[in-house]
Amino acid sequence: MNNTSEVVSLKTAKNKCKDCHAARYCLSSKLDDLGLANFTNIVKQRKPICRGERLFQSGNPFQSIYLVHSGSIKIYIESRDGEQQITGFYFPGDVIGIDAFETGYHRASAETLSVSSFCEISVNKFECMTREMPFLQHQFFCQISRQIIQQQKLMLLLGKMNSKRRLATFLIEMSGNMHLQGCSPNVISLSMSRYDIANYLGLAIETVSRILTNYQDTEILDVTGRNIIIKNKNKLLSIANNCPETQIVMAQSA
Amino acid sequence: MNNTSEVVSLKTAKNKCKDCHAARYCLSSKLDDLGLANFTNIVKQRKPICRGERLFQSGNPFQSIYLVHSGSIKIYIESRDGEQQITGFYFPGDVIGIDAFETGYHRASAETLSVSSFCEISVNKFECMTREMPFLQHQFFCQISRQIIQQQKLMLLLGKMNSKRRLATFLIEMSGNMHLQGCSPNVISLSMSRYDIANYLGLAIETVSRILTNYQDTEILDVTGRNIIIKNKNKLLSIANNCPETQIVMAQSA
DNA sequence: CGGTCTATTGACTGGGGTCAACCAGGGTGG
DNA sequence: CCACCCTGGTTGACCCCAGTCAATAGACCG
Repeated sequence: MNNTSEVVSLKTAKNKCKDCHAARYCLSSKLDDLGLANFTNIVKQRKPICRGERLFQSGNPFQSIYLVHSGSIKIYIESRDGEQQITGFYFPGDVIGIDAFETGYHRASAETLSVSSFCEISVNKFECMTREMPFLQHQFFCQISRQIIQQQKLMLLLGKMNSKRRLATFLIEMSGNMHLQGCSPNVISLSMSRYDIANYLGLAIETVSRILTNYQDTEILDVTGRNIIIKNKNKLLSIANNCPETQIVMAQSA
Repeated sequence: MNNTSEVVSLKTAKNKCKDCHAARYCLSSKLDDLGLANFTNIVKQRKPICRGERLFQSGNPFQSIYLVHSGSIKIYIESRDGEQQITGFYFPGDVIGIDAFETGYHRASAETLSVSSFCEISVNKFECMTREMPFLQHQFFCQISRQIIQQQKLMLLLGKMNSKRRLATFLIEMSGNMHLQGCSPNVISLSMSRYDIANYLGLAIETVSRILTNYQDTEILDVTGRNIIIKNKNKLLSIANNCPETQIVMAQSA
């Protein structure tokens, strides 16, 4: 690499990551100044991409992993006969693309739900970087374990819960998500369609629609298209947790 | 550490990993002699443990990751109200326990299906070791991506497939597994109960039983308790892949 | 022998999928 | 401006797949 250009990029780039609005969720969040400078130097920031575009898709060669910088994105896999299952929704701070290490090509596909931007890190550089920076490696392992647990929770939902409970669980999860993003946990602004929700939860879209109106009728929610207000969180929690009829006040899902 | 004892353990331990029957599936499979010696030195080999014992369970502090050395084990998570979902079966060479990095305690539980033994690596040493040995790190990342894809496939199964297809898919997977272990892919010796199969596939055990007899009646399988012989693999594949009635000869699931 | 655990088989039922009609919002174009 | 279509969402009617409940059988063991 050229030395002078590196110094320049280091200066500007460093500012980029330091000033980033997603810094506190990012893999780089606990790096010291030098580490962050290195990190910033290796990360390529991509332009925003439109809603409905694919960041990568099944079969693409594995070149980079991506950090969600803004927006939201769904990951899904397809069966041989073309049926697809959304396996997760990802938001700022999440790492995506790590399904491809073993085979060298992606098995899942990633499609944006809204205008989104991503930071791209080449696989090779990423592997080197994690070796050199213990903190970064640890953060990455944490991120992975989080995703594995998240997926396992979805399996529990798909394998064992009835439709009302699935939707309640989903809404509680989204509520937590809004809270993390710094918004009120009781005002959910969904970035995904009914179709995506139904697909994710293993339901028909009619069922999702019916249950939402039911929750509306029973004063649990206020539904206006993709904007949902939680009016009775205890009730929602008791459905999600399958508690007996008495509404139990309890801490939100860990 | 004591120097002399280290040399001794290095010699004996090195032999242990080199002679291990699971060496070619192991994380250590591509290490050079020095690397393998280091690896062997850090790995603690545990005594065999009985069927039905828990290697770790939800809530346990995260101390080690484990490599399956022999036998088989199920991983499951539990909901607040005690319902559980098996999220995977693991066999020699697989790494388990990586769900706990983020929180520092296990969220899932692991229970053996047969007499099994495991190699234990303390988390701290593991994190150091992967930094020092690029090959090992890469193998670990591969293992992770494999598990993520495996889990995503299960979500697809749980979210989109009917019961017959679920069971066919499971049997094809188990067949591939037997093949990997060096046995005939058409002779499956299940280490898990009907209850575990049903739980894993999100079905009732009666349904599993019924479908197995159906496959027996239609000459697809020969079922004798936990021993299953695949008599018509094409048919089984065509059910698993949801092909139109004509049996399509195709390569096994990638 | 009885007790327990695992598995099989039958009868019945209900949750949620499917099909179809309908509605609302937002382009687009004449 | 209205007419048109298209996409996304809601609602109703109907039915089937798989869950539930129950009875039974085999395997294993003290």
